[in-house]
Amino acid sequence: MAKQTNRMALVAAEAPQPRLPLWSRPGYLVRRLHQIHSALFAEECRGFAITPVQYGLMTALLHYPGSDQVTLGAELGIDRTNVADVLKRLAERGLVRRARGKGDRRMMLAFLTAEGEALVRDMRGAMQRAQERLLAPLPPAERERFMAMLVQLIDGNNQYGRSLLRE
Amino acid sequence: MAKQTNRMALVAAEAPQPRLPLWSRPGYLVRRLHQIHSALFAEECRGFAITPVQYGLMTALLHYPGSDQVTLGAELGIDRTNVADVLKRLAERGLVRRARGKGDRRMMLAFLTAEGEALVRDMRGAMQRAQERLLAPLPPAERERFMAMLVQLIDGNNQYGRSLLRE
DNA sequence: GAAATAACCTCAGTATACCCCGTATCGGCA
DNA sequence: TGCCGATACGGGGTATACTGAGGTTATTTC
Repeated sequence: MAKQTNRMALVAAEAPQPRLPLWSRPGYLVRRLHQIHSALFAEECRGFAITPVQYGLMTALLHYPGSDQVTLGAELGIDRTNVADVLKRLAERGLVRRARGKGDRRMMLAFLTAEGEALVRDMRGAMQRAQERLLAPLPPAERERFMAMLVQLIDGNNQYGRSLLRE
Repeated sequence: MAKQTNRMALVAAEAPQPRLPLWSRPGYLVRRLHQIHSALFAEECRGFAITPVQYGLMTALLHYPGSDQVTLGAELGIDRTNVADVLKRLAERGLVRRARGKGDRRMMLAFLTAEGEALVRDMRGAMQRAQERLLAPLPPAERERFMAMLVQLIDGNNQYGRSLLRE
């Protein structure tokens, strides 16, 4: 009984003030929600072995085949070196084809293969279910409101998060 | 002339429908906002060389010194292996001290050093500025509403992900 | 009291995400 | 023509985040 564990001390302290000040910090809350979406996406898309970023990149290639890596990164908010990493993995699985630009040989262009296109289409339902489950705890009327707030916050801080910190 | 670049095609297509369907997916928006917060936090806390997760872990240790890694992970929503990684880096910098549990020798307990405590206190203002900048694009009246929605979404989905929250 | 079970940890591997630096190429300009 | 700044990519390095395998210590069960 003298052996009071830290775990128990924590639980005991939880009764009056259940949460650390973290819960009043939007940055922390956004990180947690991001993790939850990753988990939901992974669960729904289990059979495809595709991550959210990989799916986003492939849908961008569906709309704009032959984009270069810098353009893809700017479009999706992904660092250019990360774009190269993700495309490399997708290419190794035969979902994406990469080729040097003919006009500008500095560019590395990316295209979906037939297999990649089929996979994107087959995954659409599962991806959509992950999105719906993420918002499910909100009353339907508030879901669009929440999305609008997210867009407003992203647009309002547009210059950050892409390592485009001038000065 | 014939040398139409992909970049330009993208920009041209952007005029009528400026955004990919990504912008109607909450998972994508949450990822972007998470990136933005990371960038804002890094910018405000530049001089301290501390990341958001490291700061969160250190504030938890300020409230609950001597916690074990599983408890810390549950408290902060961080995977147990990641907690070990982060604590290892903080210990190498002399901000955290680690020790095996005396009662239960399976546990690896963590404590802030005096240097670690001082750093947490010195950083508080910078951390707070990052939080405020993140929410700045929203009208003040809507900021608390947004936070409440985040909490509701996290609580409503907290059974997902490996690093479960305490209940 | 020994065996099974559970809890906690470590290590290795994968994936995202970003930085800095070096290299190759392109475009413009002297 | 030859140089020079801008651009695109790759490699190396760091940090977060999770999975799976395996080890050690505690607890429970028989």
